[in-house]
Amino acid sequence: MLSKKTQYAFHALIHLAENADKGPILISEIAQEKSISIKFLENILLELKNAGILGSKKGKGGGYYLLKTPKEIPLAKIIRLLDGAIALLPCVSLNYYEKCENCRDEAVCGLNDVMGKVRDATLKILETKTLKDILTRNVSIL
Amino acid sequence: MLSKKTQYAFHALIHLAENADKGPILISEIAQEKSISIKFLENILLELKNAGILGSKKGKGGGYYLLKTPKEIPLAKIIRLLDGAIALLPCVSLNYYEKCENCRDEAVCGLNDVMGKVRDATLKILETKTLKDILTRNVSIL
DNA sequence: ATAAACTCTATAAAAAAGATAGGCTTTTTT
DNA sequence: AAAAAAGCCTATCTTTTTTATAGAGTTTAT
Repeated sequence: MLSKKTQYAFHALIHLAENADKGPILISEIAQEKSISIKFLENILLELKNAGILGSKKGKGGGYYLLKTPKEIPLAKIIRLLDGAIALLPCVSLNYYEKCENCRDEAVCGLNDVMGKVRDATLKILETKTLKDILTRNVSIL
Repeated sequence: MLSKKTQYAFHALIHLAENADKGPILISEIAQEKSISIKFLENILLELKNAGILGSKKGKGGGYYLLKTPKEIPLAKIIRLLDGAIALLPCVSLNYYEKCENCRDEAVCGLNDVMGKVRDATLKILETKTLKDILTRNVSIL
């Protein structure tokens, strides 16, 4: 299951994409629109900013905005940023790999093999599908 | 990520399958062999028993054993039993479905759509691959 | 200057995961 | 019949993770 953090991030990004023509969007606006605690959302948007996905502007008229077009933001990137590994086991994770404790040889491990296949099938979708694919409205900046 | 509980369950089931010819296997043997806390493992094996996957025998000469052949035990079944939903979002879970809070119409929700595809791709593997597929040794009772 | 709005770090509360404890029941052996 | 072996069951505890909050700091527009 994706954490609330990741789910909120998706909703916030959707809102930003769908209102990209309106200039910087207030945290408070997104929080209200998507029913997210404003302080919690603040942290999430900051992470997205630090990851180079969002830009921000301080002071009056400030807010957050996308730094890339929706189709340049793969869903896998968001999940990894906020939730960490996508794979079901540490030993098949591409970005958060950890060796199994009791496993002598991963090359001969049946679990490793199957979970690697699950990872591949999942990533095939999550790395090609982007923010653009989860928007409700059609946005012109595609 | 799969929980330790599910990972331990897989390891225990593998041990049981690979020693199916030796009659009931002690919890303590599995625990030692797989480096799992004996008391924690006890709970896990009990859940597997209550789910009809394992049988047990009390008293001297007792222990646990598979009630089905490895190829009759899909990996998805074990994961659902110990970890719950396999899907990434509650609103696309087949077995643990919950409606989204803010979602007006799932039929038009892009996230729902993509996560549904991820679920399908994952289940296609986890429901066809079985305990048999993660065994190291070849076991005759296939 | 002042107010608006994001920034940063710390902390707290709640939930989940992981682990342990101990008495109970069943079965086998003596 | 008693004792020992082994699983059964339920409760509790500890640790970690997740979720949420707080508040002082910084930047920018007016």
